Amino acid sequence: MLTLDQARAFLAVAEERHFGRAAERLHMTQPPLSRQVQKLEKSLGVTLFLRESRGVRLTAAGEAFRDECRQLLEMAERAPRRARLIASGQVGLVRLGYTAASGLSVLGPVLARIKEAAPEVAVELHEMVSAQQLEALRGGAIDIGLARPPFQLEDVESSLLLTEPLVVAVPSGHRFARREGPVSGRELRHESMIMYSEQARYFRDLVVDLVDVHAAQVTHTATQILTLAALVGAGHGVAVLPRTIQHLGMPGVETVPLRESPADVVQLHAVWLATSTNPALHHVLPLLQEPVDITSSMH
Amino acid sequence: MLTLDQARAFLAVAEERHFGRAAERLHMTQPPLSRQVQKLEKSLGVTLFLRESRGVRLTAAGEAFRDECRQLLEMAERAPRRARLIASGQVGLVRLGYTAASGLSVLGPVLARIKEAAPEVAVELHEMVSAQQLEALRGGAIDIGLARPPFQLEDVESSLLLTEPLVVAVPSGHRFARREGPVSGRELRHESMIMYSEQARYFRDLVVDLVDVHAAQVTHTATQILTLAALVGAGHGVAVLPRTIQHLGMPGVETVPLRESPADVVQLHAVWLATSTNPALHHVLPLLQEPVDITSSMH
DNA sequence: ATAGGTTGATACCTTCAGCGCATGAAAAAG
DNA sequence: CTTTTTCATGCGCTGAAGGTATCAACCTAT
Repeated sequence: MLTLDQARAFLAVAEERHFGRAAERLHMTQPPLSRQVQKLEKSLGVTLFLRESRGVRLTAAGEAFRDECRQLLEMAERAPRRARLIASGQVGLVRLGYTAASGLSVLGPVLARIKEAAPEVAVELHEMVSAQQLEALRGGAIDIGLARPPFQLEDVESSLLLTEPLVVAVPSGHRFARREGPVSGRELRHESMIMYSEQARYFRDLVVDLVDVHAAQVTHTATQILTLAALVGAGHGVAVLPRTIQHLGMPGVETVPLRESPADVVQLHAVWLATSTNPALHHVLPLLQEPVDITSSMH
Repeated sequence: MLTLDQARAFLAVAEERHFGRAAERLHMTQPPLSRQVQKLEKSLGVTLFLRESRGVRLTAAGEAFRDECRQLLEMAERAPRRARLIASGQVGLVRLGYTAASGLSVLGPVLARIKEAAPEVAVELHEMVSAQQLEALRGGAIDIGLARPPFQLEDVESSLLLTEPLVVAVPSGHRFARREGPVSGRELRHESMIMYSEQARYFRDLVVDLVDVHAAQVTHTATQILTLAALVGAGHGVAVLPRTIQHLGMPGVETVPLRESPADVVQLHAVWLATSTNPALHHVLPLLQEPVDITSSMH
């Protein structure tokens, strides 16, 4: 049976064409080296060297075997190196869940940080809403989520990536847009409002807190922020949206500050399982401990 | 330092996900297997398995290492197999020298035999005249030659592949072609003759023996049989050529038997060095011990 | 709760593969 | 013909790796 030591012994002799020099290179003496090579030849049933008075020459089989041994030893060096790299997290894969809205804000900067600090870590992207992300984390389908609170799952840790206020999005030319200063929640009472559906629990609850929604005339509901913005752009009404949509460049939409909105009502966190064994995840996590400044990275 | 035994031990545990079963598969007991894996993990500096109560699971690094080990072990099996195949001559390379004329006769059937009986032996073709072939054999540049006698080189062995008579090649419509029966050497006395040059020693000597060349009117000389045939086809005269050129289909050339020519004056041999260490050569040689019948293999 | 079963880890002993030293054998060089 | 070079062989020793017995941790089932 071939061993790597035999391959190394053979290769040294093949390259030095001399048992004595090969033994020196292998930090051993010549007799056991000769025996190793003999044993190898016997186990192969093949003569690898032609012993001559001034050294040795390779047979045809020996030359082919030398090439194979080079590859073999190269791979024998690569395997541990690769294992170490993966264990350290420098090489690997993180599967990242993100909401459609976070795709417009923090996703780009987050990916940029990873690309910069961990270029050998591949990132697999999965768009899903916050609740799905938590489910996927628990099921081991993703390693990190970019999601909104609450996170009441066992072992989940999180880090705040982005806070922003809510703003009022109106169609171009709307009277709010021509006005100076913020709009108050009460003023929305007589507007056609596009509202979040039940699935978008997080935003719906925020808006209900700030605006007297019951008094307003709710003409449409939608789940995705993008959808609401598009409906505003099409002139179907006004909506209360996170300020991020300013960076979206949606045609026909203008934004006005909402007086009652604190600057940090809307939150986006990175979430992960503290119990994850993915080394690449732990290598990437320090990159997500600092909030993202999206104004600098967008147009 | 990684060893193949460690790789095999690791792979067995990785595939069985159980030390006991893996040990069984490796025909050993569980304790030394556990130690081998521990030692491997220590030398890598990487935890490969998560030990759990119902067996073990692979870490991310373990999974990558498993894939590397599979490749490594596959290669460790391939290397000896390949060495044995090459030593047996079933796989390899023979460099074959052939004369331009033999390319028209025995080369095709010879290659066909090799392809049939030794499909994994690659044949490298080198066109050269007989003297060059012997030189190339001696210098180790080719393994086999398809050449004409004499072979007075040390250690050269040969095998007769083809014998053929000389014939008279004449331009289409020549009076010899319209006649029935063979032409005699004496009848060439008054013809324009295209003759072999000094470099084509073998054919020149044969023809001088059979024909009164001095009495004939030698209009051209050439070295290659093909060239002589082309000159005949162009109407520049007649020539004495090996019968092989019948198979050539050279336009404007017809052949007539030469009365004085024995059926076997022209010989073509396979030649090789008995001292060659090329296993593929010795594997192929038995295929060249039988003469070639070129009439059956050509149109 | 506790006993029994499963699974990997540890302790201890034994064997033999592989090393170094000394030396032999064969061929080339001077 | 002696000396040198180079690979092969004999011998004793060490340590790596295997086996047996046993432990420790955990799960399961009564």
